Amino acid sequence: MNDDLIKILTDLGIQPSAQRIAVAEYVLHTDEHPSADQVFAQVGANFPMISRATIYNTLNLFVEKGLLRVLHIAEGKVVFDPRIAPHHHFIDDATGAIQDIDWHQLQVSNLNSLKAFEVSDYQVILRGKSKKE
Amino acid sequence: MNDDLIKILTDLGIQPSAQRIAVAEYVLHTDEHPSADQVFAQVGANFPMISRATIYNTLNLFVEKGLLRVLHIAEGKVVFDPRIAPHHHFIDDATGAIQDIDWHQLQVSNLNSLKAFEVSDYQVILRGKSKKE
DNA sequence: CCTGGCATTAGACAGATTCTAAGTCTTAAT
DNA sequence: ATTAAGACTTAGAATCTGTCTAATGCCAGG
Repeated sequence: MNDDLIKILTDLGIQPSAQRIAVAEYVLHTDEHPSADQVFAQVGANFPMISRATIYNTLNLFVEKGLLRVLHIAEGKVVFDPRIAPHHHFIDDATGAIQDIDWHQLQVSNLNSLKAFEVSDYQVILRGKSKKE
Repeated sequence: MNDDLIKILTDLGIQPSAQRIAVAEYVLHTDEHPSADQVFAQVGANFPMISRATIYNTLNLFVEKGLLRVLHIAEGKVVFDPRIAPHHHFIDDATGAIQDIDWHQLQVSNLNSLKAFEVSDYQVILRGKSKKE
């Protein structure tokens, strides 16, 4: 299964070092939207000598290469999203947890009325509380 | 006209100190979405001995009392929005400038399909570039 | 095996925001 | 007016997120 990761990285032109594989392993297999610090904590648990700078370097490299997307929607920090395809986000006001909402579940209409802007990207940000299931 | 500001503040239960009036005067009369630092710079121009902490205290107080809304959509900093009524936002990717988009200009449909969430608030965030006019 | 270049590291640095401790101003009661 | 209590402001320290730097490590190609 690390072979898969190595292939993913090399296909994107990323040299697969041990640290990068460890970051990819965590980040690509989580449903959360982790911040750099969360990645540091999680990856560091299995890889104790990894440096904070490497986490940042690696995450930024992954974003640059299109493996991750960066979100500026949370309070106070940047979070990373392994889902590259467009989708919406729901933010739990109480916990700050971010959840994905499928692109096709919501429709935004009348976008072409925005004469003054060239829109390259959009999403709906919802806030509220998650119902217990 | 400061009388108006004083009334606005006192009506919200905010004691109208000179510093708070100065902040309100700037923040409520701008079309921008200023960061705390911009507020500090602008207000400080006419009120040189104001402290950064007071700016933060005052802005946070205004948010708490419902006079301002806080936006976590820009890169690296928090910005404040004097428009309390719901509306959408467009972010210019090149400059980071934020522009308001009227609530009624866009419609989001199918919100009631979100069974797992109690949505208290939502907005569309658009990115791209502003066309020159 | 060298060597060059990329990756990693620890720590310094920077910017944004909050905290702290002290001082100052208001307010309301005297 | 006086004053005490509480609210407000201040400067600077502290914290947190993120970037930069300089030194070191590691690996592939010759």
